[in-house]
Amino acid sequence: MTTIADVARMANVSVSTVSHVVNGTKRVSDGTRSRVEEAIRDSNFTPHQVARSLRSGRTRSVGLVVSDTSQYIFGRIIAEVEQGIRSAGQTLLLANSSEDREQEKTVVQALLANRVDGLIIAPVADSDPVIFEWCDRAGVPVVLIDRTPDPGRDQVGIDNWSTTQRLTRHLIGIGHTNIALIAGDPGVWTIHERTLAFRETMKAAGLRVGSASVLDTGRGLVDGREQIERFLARKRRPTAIMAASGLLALGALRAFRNLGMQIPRDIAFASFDLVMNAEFFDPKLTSVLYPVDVIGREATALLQRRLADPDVPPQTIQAPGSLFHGTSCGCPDGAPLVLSPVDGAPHR
Amino acid sequence: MTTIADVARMANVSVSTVSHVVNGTKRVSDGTRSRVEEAIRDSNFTPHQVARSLRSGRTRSVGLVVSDTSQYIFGRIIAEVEQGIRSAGQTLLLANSSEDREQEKTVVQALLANRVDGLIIAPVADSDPVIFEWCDRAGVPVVLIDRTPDPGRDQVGIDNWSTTQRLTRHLIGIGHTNIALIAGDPGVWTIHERTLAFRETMKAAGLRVGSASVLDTGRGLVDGREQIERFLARKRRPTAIMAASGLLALGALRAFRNLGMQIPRDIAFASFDLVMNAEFFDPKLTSVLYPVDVIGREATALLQRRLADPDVPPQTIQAPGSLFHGTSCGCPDGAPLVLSPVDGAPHR
DNA sequence: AGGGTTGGGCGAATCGATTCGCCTTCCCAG
DNA sequence: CTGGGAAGGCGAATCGATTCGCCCAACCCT
Repeated sequence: MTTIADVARMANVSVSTVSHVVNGTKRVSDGTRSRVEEAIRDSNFTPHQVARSLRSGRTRSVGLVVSDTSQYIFGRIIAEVEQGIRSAGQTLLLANSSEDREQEKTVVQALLANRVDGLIIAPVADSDPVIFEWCDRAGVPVVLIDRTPDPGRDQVGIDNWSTTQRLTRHLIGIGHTNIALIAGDPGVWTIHERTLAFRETMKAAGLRVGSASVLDTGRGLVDGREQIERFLARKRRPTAIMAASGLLALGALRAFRNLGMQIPRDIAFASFDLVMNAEFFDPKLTSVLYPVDVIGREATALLQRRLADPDVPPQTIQAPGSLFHGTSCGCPDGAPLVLSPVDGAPHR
Repeated sequence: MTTIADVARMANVSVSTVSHVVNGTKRVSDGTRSRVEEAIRDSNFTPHQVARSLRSGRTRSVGLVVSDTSQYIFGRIIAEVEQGIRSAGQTLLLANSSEDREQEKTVVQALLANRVDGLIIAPVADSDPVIFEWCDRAGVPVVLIDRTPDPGRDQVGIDNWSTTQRLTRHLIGIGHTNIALIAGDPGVWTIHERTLAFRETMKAAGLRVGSASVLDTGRGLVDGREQIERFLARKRRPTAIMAASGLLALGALRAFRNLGMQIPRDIAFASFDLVMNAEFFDPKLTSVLYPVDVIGREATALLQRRLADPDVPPQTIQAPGSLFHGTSCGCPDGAPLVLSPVDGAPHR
């Protein structure tokens, strides 16, 4: 590979002059500039990013850590973030934490060792706070995505309160009083918020949220099918069920099928997040559509802003999620969305 | 951040000794070693990857270029590759070529400027060969995935010939004689091979492959719905249709729905690649299951092998794909797969 | 005419590691 | 007693860029 010294020799100038031409850091006379540019073209010189990074202290790279690369929702987020990073002229380093506390620590350390300029993290359940200390100490800004537990940092996620409220109020509005939430892992922030919002909305409508109304499937990546089957086998089965994530929705659908239950005949169903190709399902899933595009875009925007000015106050963005009204909730195709009137005190 | 010099000072040894302790490149007495290790722990020193790369000429990073990050199949491949790269102690740089020749050139150049140790590329349709020249000149080994047009390089894809043959022979076996292939973009290598195999299998069975039997939807990422609708509107409509990719399958399903056609009542349908959540579709899709796991694993393995020994002969791996027998082809649920007898000369 | 300013370019230190050659001890065989 | 290794450690060059200070010549103004 040709180096900046080769170019300098070819153009009969000093190394520093070539550098100034390349970076536009100082005025260079037209004659010299064109000689240098010609030499660069002839030798097809590309600056050695590694050397450049070492000297300048900035790598023009951003690390992205997600908790499960193979989940549809994260795949979409990755695509959005990659696009943002690339168009900012930076490089994306991708790592998977596999929803595992220790692995998250490992990959964050690896990314810091690679001296990324910034990090975008979808933290795992019960994430070890030490990773943020590391970042702070290294002066590497962090943006949290999807899960937004810390108002002291830049973060962007979905507005769990209002989406949960709308989804719940719809089920109430069409007549259900015994509604259950398949919650998954309460250590996951989104799940946590959705569970709270669900309880509150039910209470505000004067409905009971018993111990049998929220299923905590515990840790890990499983879709929770077995637990859901056991849950459904209990007496006084709910008439409507909400799944608090896309993965859980698939688990629930598998459980229904296994138990020979039909939706919405035997039970009404609605879900959160994105379920890929849900339009081809039978019946079509009523669900909250996770705004992947907004979240990907805003995450990179927040990061760029902070890289430009480290002192800007931290910002939390709660992107609104839209509601897709399918037929799994029991409404006929194309029927208007019914929301129960708000009753009781507003939340917060 | 603490540097190797800080550690050296703390342990009262020279910089080179610390380096040897860290890398195990030379014997160090037990006493010195433990002093150095203690200093490293106390200062929680992490070697500066950038400096290390500059000096050693190797970055311990691998670039992955896919043609569309947001497609399910690539999402799965990304997950597999990330896992392989990470467990080899390397870092993954991800880039998206958006199925665009120019963008592919741009991102490859960016990755080379970052001095990746190796590249894994799913080349775009009609990829510019110059990118391989660049890699060769830079001494960066390349592994092609999914699309495997060049036997002179390491590459790993699906065995298009035998999977296409089996799928086609099944449709023939259950009685179809007028079968069409929705082929998509013939510039994509997988599509090219599948189309050839389709024609040959039909011919071997004594069936006609007319101009109306293969739909070339042309360039780009579209799912081809409009073209498929026009295609289906023509007279002498085929009784069975195969989609040559997952994206096209979704386009076809949308087209069928738009035209009010029911599967398999009005037309039999089968597909290639992975269609996410296809098990929940109605009817279940008969399709070739793309072996994402094998392809991801073998791609990283091939790359590691070549990094270890640049002179090993190039290898092409054609991973076998399995067939999922659903009901979209018209067979009842759980029925055995029927293959037409092979007639005529074997291919190649 | 002379001092100040400015434009254009050069040289060298620097970033943080790796690695090669050299030096000092120490041990042991001859 | 001494010469030759081996073990253990040190110093300095090096990777390829950035960037600061300095220098020279040209020009401007009074």
